[in-house]
Amino acid sequence: MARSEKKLLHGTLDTLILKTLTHGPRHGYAIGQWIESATGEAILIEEGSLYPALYRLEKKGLVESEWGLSELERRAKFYRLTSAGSSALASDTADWLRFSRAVTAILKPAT
Amino acid sequence: MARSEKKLLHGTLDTLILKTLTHGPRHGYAIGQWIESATGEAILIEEGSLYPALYRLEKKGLVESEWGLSELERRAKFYRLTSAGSSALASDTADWLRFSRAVTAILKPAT
DNA sequence: CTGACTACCAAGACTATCTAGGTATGGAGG
DNA sequence: CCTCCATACCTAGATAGTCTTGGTAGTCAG
Repeated sequence: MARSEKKLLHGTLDTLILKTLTHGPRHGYAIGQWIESATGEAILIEEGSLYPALYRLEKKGLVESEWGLSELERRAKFYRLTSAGSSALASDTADWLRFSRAVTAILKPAT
Repeated sequence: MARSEKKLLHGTLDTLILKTLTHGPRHGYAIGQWIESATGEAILIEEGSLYPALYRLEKKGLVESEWGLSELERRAKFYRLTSAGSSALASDTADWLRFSRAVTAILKPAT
């Protein structure tokens, strides 16, 4: 991820992961790839952030995992959203929108 | 600040402070008040975050400080933006807009 | 005289991210 | 064959920014 934006990710990675899983179960590596590509590489996910985030989410019961095989026939752990995860996503998304609107309004006042 | 949003502030507080100072020099306490009121209390700044952030900014040379008297005649340290601070603000603002647009696009896809 | 507000400061905890390493498999190119 | 790169996972420790909690001090209202 671009140097200057590393801190900004704080608190949003979990939400982005949950959102990714609304498109269906995915394995960890694919989640990272999806977020990077969906943001046009504006947000890059380090593996050292991604996997701990997944454990965190699983521990909180927001996702569930299961070993399987990737498209390329490699072992991979697939994650899917739980209903608690859906609720958390809805709430986190509302928080983000409120927060980002507030910050943007200050940084870029009505022109 | 609302519990759920605490982490989101990560990395944006410095930028918000710099932005506040573009409206003229202000003392620390007033900076916090201004941000809270400007966001309609959507963002609340804890003093334990605010003052360390100001030291950080001063140490980096992005703001300069000077003791003076507040509107209520109390001793207060006034901060003003340096030219390095202005540059940093411009760059941080661009980073924020890019980042927030990317996140919002994912969380709230084109409807 | 107590509480609330202004205005500052500091120590330590917390926690999410990053850095930098590692394992293992499989395909492509030399 | 052998090396490189991509896939796919994992972990320990460093870093850094925020929070919690506590404090100082003066002023004003009730």
